[in-house]
Amino acid sequence: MTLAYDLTDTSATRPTGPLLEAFERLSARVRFGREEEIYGQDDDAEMFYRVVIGVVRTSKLTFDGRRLVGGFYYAGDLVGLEPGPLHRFAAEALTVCELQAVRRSAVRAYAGEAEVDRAILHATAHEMDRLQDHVVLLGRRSARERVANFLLSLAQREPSDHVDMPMGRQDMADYLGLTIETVSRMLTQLQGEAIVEFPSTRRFQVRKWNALEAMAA
Amino acid sequence: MTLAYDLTDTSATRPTGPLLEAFERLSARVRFGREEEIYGQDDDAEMFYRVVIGVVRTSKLTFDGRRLVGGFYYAGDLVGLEPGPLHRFAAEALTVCELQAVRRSAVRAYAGEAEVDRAILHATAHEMDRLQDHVVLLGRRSARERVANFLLSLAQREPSDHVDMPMGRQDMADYLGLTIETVSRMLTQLQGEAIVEFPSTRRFQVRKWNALEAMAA
DNA sequence: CGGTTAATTGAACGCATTCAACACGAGTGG
DNA sequence: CCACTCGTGTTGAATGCGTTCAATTAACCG
Repeated sequence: MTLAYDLTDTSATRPTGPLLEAFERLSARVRFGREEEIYGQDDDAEMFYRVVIGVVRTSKLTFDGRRLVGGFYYAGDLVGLEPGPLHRFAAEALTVCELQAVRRSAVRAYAGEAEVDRAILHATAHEMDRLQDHVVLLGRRSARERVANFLLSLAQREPSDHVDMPMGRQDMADYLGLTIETVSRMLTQLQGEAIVEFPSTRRFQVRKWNALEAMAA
Repeated sequence: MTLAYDLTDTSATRPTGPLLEAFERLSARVRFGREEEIYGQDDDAEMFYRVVIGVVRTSKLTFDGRRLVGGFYYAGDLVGLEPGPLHRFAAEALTVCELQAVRRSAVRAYAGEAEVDRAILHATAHEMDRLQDHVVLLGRRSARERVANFLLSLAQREPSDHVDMPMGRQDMADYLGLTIETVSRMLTQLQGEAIVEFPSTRRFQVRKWNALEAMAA
C-alpha cells in the first residue's frame, strides 16, 4: 500500500494549495469496509473525497448488466470531483478505506467559486488524460498489451520492487475490457516469459522492465 | 447512451453566455480545406475553436502507428478547449470548414479567469461523458452494437430522415476500434436486415428505429 | 479440516481480423 | 462517350485471438 505521497508529482489527481487547506479544515473522516459503496452511479456529485488509506475503485454498470471499472484510486488521490452535477461512475472501497469527505458547497463557501472550479479543472485534466489513454487501450490494443500496461502502471506506483494488487482478477478484467480467463492467461504467459513473477495471486514483481515497457508503451 | 451528441442536450459542448459573447467579439474566422490540420497532437492548447460550417474530426496516433479517432464535431460545437495545457488529440477538417478561433488568453482578458475556467469546465463535463460512453463502447460492445450505436447517434443529430455521413469508413473504424472491413460488413448486415438503408455509401436512412436503438442502447 | 470463493487451465467455438480479390464512383484524358 | 486510373468501399476465405463453457486447482476462512 502506498505510504507516502510524491509531492513532486504535480500532475496527479491530488489537491494542492487552497483545496488541500479546505480539505484539512472542512473534511470529515469517513471509513468504509471492503466492497462498501462510497457513492452510487448517477448520484448527486455534491460530495467528493480524498483517499487517506486504502484503495478505491470506480465502476459502472451498463443497462445489460455488463460492468466496467473506471479506475483505481490510491492514498492522496481525489475521488468524485466531477465536472458535471452527477457521479457518472459509482465508487466502492476496494480495501478497507479511510477517506476525507467534503461538500462542494462547503469548499465553495470557504475558498470561493473560482477556486473550486480551478480544483475541478485540475483534477479533471488528469482524469481526461487517463480516460483518453484508456480509450486507446481498449480500442487499439491486444489482451497482452492491456495486461502488460496494467501491471506496469501498478508497478510504477510503488517505489518497492514487490507490488501488491488490491484488486481481484474480475476487477482487472472489467477495467481492461477482457474476461477473467483471458487476464489470467496473459498473466501466466508473462510469467512464463519471466517478465513478471507472481509469488502469490495478489502480489508480483517485475523482472524485465524493458520488455514490459515495450509492450505497454 | 449518448455516443456523440444529443441535439436535445442543451448542456452540449456549446458556448453560452459570456463565452459566446467573447467568441463574437474576439474570434477570427478561419477556413480549412478537406483533411487540413487545425491543430496537431500535443500542440499547445492556447487556441480553441467553434465550428461554424463543416465537420471536424479529432484523432490521435499511437506510437506504433495505430490511429484512433476521438470524435466528430459539428456546427455549434466547441473544439480544442482542453482542461490541460496541451491538445491531446489532433483536429482536422473532415469537410471544408469554417471556424471561429480565439485565444484562451484573449478570452481570459476579456471575460476573466474564472469565466474561462467555467467555460472549460462546462465543455469538459460533456466531453467526459462522451469519453466514458466511448470507453464502455470500446470495452464492452460487439462490432454490430458499435456500428449500430454510431449510426444512431448520427441519425439523432439530423432532424431529417436522410443522414449524410461526412466521414469515410476508415474514420468510422478508427472511431469504433474496428477495421474498415468489419464496419463495412456490419453496415451491409444491418442493411440486409432492413434496419437501415444506404442509397449511397455516404448516405443512409433509418428504417427500424427501435431495432437500432435496441442494439445501440 | 471441510466449505467456499477466487484463480487457473483446457478445449471448442465464434467474432473480428487479415489478406486478397473485386466492384464502384469520380475525375481525367483520349 | 469510352477507357483508364485512383481512391474508396465491399466481399470472400482463412486465420487467430479472445471468449465461452467446463473442469481443476489454489487461496481463504470458519
